[in-house]
Amino acid sequence: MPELPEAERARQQIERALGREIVAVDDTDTYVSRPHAPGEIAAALVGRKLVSAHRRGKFLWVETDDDGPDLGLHLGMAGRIVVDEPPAPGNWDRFVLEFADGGRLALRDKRRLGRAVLEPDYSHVGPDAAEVGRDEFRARVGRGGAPLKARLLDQGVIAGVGNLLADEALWRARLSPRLAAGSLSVEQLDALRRAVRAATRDAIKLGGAHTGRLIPHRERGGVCPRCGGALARDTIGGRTTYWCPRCQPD
DNA sequence: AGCATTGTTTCACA
DNA sequence: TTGTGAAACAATGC
Repeated sequence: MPELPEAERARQQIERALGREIVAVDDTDTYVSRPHAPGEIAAALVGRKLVSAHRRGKFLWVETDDDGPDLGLHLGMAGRIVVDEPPAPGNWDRFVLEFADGGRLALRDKRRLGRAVLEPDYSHVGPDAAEVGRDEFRARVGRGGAPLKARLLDQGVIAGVGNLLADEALWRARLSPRLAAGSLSVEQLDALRRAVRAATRDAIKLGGAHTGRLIPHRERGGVCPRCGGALARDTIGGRTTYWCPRCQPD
């Protein structure tokens, strides 16, 4: 599920858990909590409270009281944050905080590509895709020989755009995912920035990256919801990509 | 059975 | 050294 809109929803869920005393931590999934040993995160957090929840792109972090460590969270490919819900079957709650009031916060993740880590290093993460300014977008996205789609997916360039949001934004901006990022005009880059921001805002409002206009048509045999032409499908930037060759010519 | 998956990191190679 | 692309990671669903 998770792209920027889902991560923002997760951040809002974390805010419901602020100010409560942590009485227990389940950090026994050594893959999700790598490189920490079991009990390490627990020892650092028990007795503390979460005080604020932050996000850049898909990367989340939570500040703790006094001089406590930050807790970094990432939803991976299939994770979400649930607060005050009973435990999921099948050990899908890969990382859990239990609070003094009986409530709990869990990283619920059918796969195990989510992440919980102390003092996360997000220094390599670019500016948030929903906040990035015009000049910064031009400078960061509009360079390099990689395909535009790959550039958008690079979280170090701008953060938060995933596979679905990238296809949606490129379709809205009428730009081919195959164009070399460095070959775009400033007008094209500005149009792309508007499309990224609008697609992101709409997705947050409507409930997720899967709510985009193009998304229901991202399947074999799908047609462009704008012109009705057959969509193209290929692997670009390592991900399956759908686009309209007529609306988004190379 | 085989393949794809809304993500990130690491590694090989130019 | 820098940039790019493929593979690995884990588990599930079609």
